[in-house]
Amino acid sequence: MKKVKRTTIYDIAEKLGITASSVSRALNNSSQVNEKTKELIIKTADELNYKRNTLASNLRKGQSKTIGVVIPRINQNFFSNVIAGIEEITYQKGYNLIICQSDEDHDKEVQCVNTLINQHVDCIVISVSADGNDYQHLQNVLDHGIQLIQFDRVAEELETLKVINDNVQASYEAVSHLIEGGYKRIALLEGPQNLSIFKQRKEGYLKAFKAYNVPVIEELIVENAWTKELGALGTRKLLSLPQPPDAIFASTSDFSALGVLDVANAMGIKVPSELGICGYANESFSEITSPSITTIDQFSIYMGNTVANLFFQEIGNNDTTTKPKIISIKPELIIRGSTKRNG
Amino acid sequence: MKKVKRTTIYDIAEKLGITASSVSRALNNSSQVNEKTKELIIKTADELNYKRNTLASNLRKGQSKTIGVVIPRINQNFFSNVIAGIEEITYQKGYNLIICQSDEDHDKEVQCVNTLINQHVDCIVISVSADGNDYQHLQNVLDHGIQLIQFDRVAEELETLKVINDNVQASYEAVSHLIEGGYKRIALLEGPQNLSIFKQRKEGYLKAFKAYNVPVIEELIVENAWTKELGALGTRKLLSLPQPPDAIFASTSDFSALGVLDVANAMGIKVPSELGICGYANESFSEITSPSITTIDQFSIYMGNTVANLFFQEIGNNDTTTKPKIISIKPELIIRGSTKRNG
DNA sequence: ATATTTTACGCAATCGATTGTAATTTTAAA
DNA sequence: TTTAAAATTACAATCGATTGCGTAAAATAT
Repeated sequence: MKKVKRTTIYDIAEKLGITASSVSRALNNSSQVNEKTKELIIKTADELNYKRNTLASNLRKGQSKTIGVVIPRINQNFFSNVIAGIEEITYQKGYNLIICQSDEDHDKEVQCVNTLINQHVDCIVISVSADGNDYQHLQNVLDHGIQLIQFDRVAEELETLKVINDNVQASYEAVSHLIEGGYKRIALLEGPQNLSIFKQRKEGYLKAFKAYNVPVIEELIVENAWTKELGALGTRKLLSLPQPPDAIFASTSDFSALGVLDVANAMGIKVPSELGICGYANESFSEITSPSITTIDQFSIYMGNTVANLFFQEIGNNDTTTKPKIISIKPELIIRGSTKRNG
Repeated sequence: MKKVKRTTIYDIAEKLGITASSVSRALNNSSQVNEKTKELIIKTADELNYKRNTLASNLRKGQSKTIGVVIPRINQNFFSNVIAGIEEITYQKGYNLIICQSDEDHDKEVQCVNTLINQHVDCIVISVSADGNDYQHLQNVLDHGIQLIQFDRVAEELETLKVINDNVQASYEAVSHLIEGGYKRIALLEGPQNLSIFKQRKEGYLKAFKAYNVPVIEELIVENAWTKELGALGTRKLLSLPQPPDAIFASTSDFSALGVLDVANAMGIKVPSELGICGYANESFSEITSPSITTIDQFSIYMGNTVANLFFQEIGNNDTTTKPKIISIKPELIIRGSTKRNG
């Protein structure tokens, strides 16, 4: 690549025999510069193919008009949707998005956050990785005066803006739906309990049992089953119990639910008549499987919108006395074939 | 958010009674500074919670260690996978990613590109939107001395680095597979022909007919069928012909193929015995449908890797005499239930 | 015609880090 | 002990845009 000297405001100024300050003002549409010269400057800037150097501008202004996003995986439906939702709003406001992937790795997450701090982003949006529960790096963000918004997977102990799903309620509804459908032995595939979202989903599961006065069967709760493979593994264990479950709530994800479905199909167990299945997250494939999978929609794009709007709302809100906002989005149970016993 | 004065190298210098230049050199691990002072500086920097201001650094150095990515949709499997693939490599090299969505809108694409130029990114990676075929904005990137890498959907007339799939070959193989499976009337759902990828896929389709000496039936070629809905619409038209097709190659995407499958199911047409279906892109759902859909894998993550590696390879390659590289990745036909007549 | 207010523009500092060159100190050689 | 060479550190300019302040010029009022 050949090196190109890019035109600066000084080049424009020199060509017109004026100062850079006037050029700068003109390009920022300041009222301090005469309309005619302003036009002339803009015209010349265009002719010289001038592009403002955002680095210089940001350095001077002490802001970057950039939002950093840290997520476990970009190529996971839920997260890419949230990003799309964020982008939708930030784009309109002229903000940029720097995306970092933590790969569910705590160390990488810390590095990502540090990079974003270095970049002087105006805000960091994060959904923490499953790995580790030390949040010093997030505290550090706050210490640097950078807005921090957590979404979905949040570190609860940190007082920051948060956008979350009401996981308890969603799980509660899902399990209630199963109980009302006549399922008696409802198993739970749970995720890493250091993540609050999975803790809450378990809470909702237990809450439903209590509400319907049904005893919880401990052996039907399977830890750490949050991929398709682990879901399948857990299912095989569950189904080989002396008293196997007649329904499985894959609270971690639809992927896990897919694993359940696969095993059921492989074992010739009929869904939903012999086994009810409920997933989580409304992945696009969940309505395509046969039977289609009952799941919970998290309104991921809307969640992204909410995150972005929250940021812009808080900008210029110097009132630090108020407690940081927590916005809870109510997910929706989507009932499909995998739990429709009389369908 | 309260304003925080961040510690700079001057703060460190002052505290230690030395100059900022030494601090800078120490933090960049220059050999020009004494080991002991270096250690001291690093320790102090740590104590003061110093974070380098990348903006200032980049401004001075005239580079940004940032790569801009412009894609039609973040939340589309193929693209988010490519991004993940890019990120995998760039992260290791300490580069950042700024992601922009064009939303398939040409004007927005132009704006995104301009923003990235302003940001002084070192490279712009783009897959052009379906809308419009004016590529002045891309020429502009080159004029600014910014590396430009196109992938998948490329503007062929522009001489830039490109990473593409061999669409002709993939289509050719897919259609050959159908012909060899005994399908006689193979329809094509094609995409917007201003995008070269769709033109190439059609080319491969035609090439297969020629190779097998089968006449092309024009009425079986349906334009602009690249969403699930449009695919379904096209399928309904095709199946209501006096002589309907016995196979449909949804060359645009698996979504389109899904539309085909839905219509076939709704009309009680058996797949693959009465109708063969082949999609494109190997979306995750394509192996879950029943029957599962034969499709073409584009190795999207690997494609992202390739893009990133290409960039780093070209860095410091000042030899502008060589023609820009075009890397072609061979996609793979994945044969599944929807075309297995004897399965 | 003079005084006063606006308007328009120039000057120069600033944001924070980097880097070529000069100055100083340390080390090694004579 | 003196001198040359090497290692450190300081100085100051630079990247490009922004902005407070000052001033000249133009417009308005007296």
